[in-house]
Amino acid sequence: MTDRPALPDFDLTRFTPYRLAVAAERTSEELARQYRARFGISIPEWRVLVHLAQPLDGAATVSVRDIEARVAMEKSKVSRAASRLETAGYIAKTVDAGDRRLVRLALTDKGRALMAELLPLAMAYQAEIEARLGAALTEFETGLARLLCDAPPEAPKEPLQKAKA
Amino acid sequence: MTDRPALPDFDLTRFTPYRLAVAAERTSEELARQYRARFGISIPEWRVLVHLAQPLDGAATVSVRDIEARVAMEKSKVSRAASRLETAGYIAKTVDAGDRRLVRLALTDKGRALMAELLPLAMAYQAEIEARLGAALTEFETGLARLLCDAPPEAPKEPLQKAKA
DNA sequence: ATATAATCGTTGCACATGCAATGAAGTCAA
DNA sequence: TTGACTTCATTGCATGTGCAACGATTATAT
Repeated sequence: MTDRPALPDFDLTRFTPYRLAVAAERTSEELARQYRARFGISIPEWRVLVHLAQPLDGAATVSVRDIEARVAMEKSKVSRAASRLETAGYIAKTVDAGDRRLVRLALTDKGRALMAELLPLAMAYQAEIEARLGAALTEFETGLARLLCDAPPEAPKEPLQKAKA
Repeated sequence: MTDRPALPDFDLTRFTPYRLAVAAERTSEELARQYRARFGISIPEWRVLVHLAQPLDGAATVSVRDIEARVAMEKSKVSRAASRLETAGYIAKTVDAGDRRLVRLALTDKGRALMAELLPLAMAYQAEIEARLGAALTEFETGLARLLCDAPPEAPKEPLQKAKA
C-alpha cells in the first residue's frame, strides 16, 4: 500500500450532487415504475403529457419547442417522446397553419383519459413525499429553488472542447 | 376545445420528483462537464474512482460488487465504467487470490494523480453549492436524508409485470 | 426580389443503459 | 466426490440518449 500522495478525504455520500442524483432517481423511479408497468409510459413521455394536460399559456400554443423549453428536455428527446405517444394514440400532431415549421401537439381523447388516471397518482405521490419530508419541507423546497433558479451566474460559459481521452 | 373531462390542476414545476430530477441534472452536469472536458471522465467513472480513492473499509476490499452496493449503480454499469478506466490506465483489475470470482480494483499511479486533481475540484464545487443554499443548507440536507434513508417502508414490493404499452 | 441567416422538428450515428443470460468460481449437502 | 445451488462479473441485445447535421420553412438584409 504505497499511498504516498495521500489524497484528500472525500465522502461521496456527503456530496450534494451525488445525494441529489440518488434522491432524484429513487423518487422518479418509484413513480415511473407505476407508469411503466400500468400504462407503458416513460418519464420523458410523462413530461410531455403533463405539459399537454396543462395549457399554462392562454392559447393552445403547444409545439415541440415550447415543451423543450418548459420541461428541461432536449429537442430530440421531446420529439421522440412525442412520436411514441402519437403511435400509442395518446396525442395528435398537426402542422401549424400560421407557421408551418411548428408542430402542434394535443392530447387525444385517449390521452385525456390516460391523464385522468395519471394525475391523481402523481398528486398522491407528491403528498406522500411531503409527508416524508415533514417539518423540513419548506426549507427543502427553498433550497431546491435556489439550485434551480437559473444557471450559475458566475459560470463564464466555457468553450467546452470535446476531449474524449 | 372540448376539454369536458376537466383534468385536475397539476403544475409540473411544483412536483418534487421533477424538481429533484432537474436540480440533480444541473448540479451533476455542471461538474461532469469539467471532468469530461478536462479528463475525459464520465459520471459513472467518477463514482468508481471516488470509491477507490476512499478505502472506507479498513482493508482494500474493493470489488465490483462493493462499488455496486455503495455508489448506487448497476453491476453492469460499474463493470463497464471499470473497463473504460482500466483502458485509460487509471485503475488496475486483479483477480482476487482468495475468491477468484472477485475482481479487485485499485487506482494506478496515474489514477491517483488524476484524483489528486479531481477531488479538490469536487470539494470546491461542494462549497459553492453550500454557499448557494445559504441558510437553507441544514434543512435541505435533512430533507434529502429523509428521501434517501431507505426505500419507502410502506411499498409492498409489487410484482411489477412488464407491461409495455 | 434575392440571397443570407435563423428557426423548427426530425433523423443518423455513436454510445450509454437496463435487463436477462451466461460462464466461472465458490458453497453446501448428501 | 458429486450434484444442485448461489454469487460474481461480464456480455448480448434492445432501447434510449446527446449531439451534430439535415431539410423545410420563415425572417432579415441588401
